[in-house]
Amino acid sequence: MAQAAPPKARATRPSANATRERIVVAALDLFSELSFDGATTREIAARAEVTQPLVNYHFSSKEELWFAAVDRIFAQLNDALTGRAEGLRGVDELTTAKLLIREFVYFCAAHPQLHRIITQECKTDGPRMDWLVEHHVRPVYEQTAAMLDGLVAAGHLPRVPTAHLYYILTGAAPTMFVLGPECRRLTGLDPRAPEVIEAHADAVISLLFGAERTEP
Amino acid sequence: MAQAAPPKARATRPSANATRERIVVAALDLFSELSFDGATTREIAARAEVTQPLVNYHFSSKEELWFAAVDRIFAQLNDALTGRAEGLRGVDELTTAKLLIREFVYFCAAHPQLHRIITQECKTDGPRMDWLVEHHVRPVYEQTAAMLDGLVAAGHLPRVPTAHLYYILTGAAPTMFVLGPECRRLTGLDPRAPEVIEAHADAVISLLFGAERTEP
DNA sequence: CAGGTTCCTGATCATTCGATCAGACTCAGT
DNA sequence: ACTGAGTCTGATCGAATGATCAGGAACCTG
Repeated sequence: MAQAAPPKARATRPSANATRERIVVAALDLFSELSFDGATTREIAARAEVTQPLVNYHFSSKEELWFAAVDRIFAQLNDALTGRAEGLRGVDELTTAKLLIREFVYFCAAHPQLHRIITQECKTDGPRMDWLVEHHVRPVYEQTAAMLDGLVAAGHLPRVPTAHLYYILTGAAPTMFVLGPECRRLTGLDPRAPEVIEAHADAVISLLFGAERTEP
Repeated sequence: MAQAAPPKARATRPSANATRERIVVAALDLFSELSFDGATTREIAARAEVTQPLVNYHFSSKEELWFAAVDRIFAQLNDALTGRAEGLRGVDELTTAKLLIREFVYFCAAHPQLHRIITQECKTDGPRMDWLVEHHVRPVYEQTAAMLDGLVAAGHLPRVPTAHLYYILTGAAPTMFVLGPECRRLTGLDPRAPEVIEAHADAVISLLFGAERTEP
């Protein structure tokens, strides 16, 4: 009665790495949008155009897939920011900071998944938060805090404790992009549009350091 | 073989409203921490100290319970802010704004559930986001935008488009409290401590309006 | 006291989830 | 041509979830 479906012809041998990558990309999107519990391995597999058991072939568990997805987005963040910082040796501190913050805003716009995942996992203590904070967030925090300390010491920022500056910056920069769909509906602005992203970078920088625009 | 457990004695007749309220409070906490999918009706019931079917007795579905929880937190927000605003008739615009923003920071600290839920639901289009934005967020946005417009027009804020100011404010104010557990571990600061909350309000206000402290 | 309503519980349903497993297909090495 | 490792799929498992249902206890009304 039950007729076996004919196996699909496969032109060439698949590349495991490419498939793994597709799964990680799909997982990052879905984890960040639907949360760890809300994203199902079936939906991740469907978006990656593979079958669900293949997810468990490449990753021993859903949690390990989540680790891989988070590793990926933080690697991209570090590429973007340390790459930018290295091109700025010798430039004065305030200019460097403004350019790095601008780059950070651009990154938040291009990769809202980063802060979506952080706000999902860092609300409650748990094994995933432990790993995320100690493995990825702390290094970012310490670098950022050092930069902010320098700016306060040089008088470029008001004398506000570093931790507050950090959470103000990491709240002000990404929120518009994290809540992209809400922003579109609420304000009519599309936070994916380049001119909106640039305006947001301008806004963050001018509120932190005093009014000043891209064109001096 | 199976022995029926003796029914628990119940001293007085329970109040349906009080039970409903306990369920809503538990649901708000768990929805905000674990997301809609991550929070189970059994866990909500356990925290409210009731049985799981009782949740479905008072609320026809999990989603309706979520609506009730969101209604509750927005009612608290409106109580806090409009109550504060009414005591400030006749006070000058800048002072009013500073006091309202301070009150907003206090509210974010006392009720991190608000922005936890917004960031969970407003990342993706869907029926819950539709309802949340049109029913609750839009009125808040329009009131806030009007205030911010006034501040820009009066020269108290840099000439930045309103939508950006809104997302900078609603990002900068609550993030430290939304990510409370992370903040404790990362910085050693406890964002539940009154002096930390006040320092954050000072920080947000001084970055928006220029350095100035509680004690002039 | 009789009948009805409100509030609540234990048992259980169908569904969906993450995970596992046997087997199939491709290809490199020999 | 044969073998074995690597990659992938359909079928299916146990566990957990949201929801339902029959029934029971407390209370009100007459």
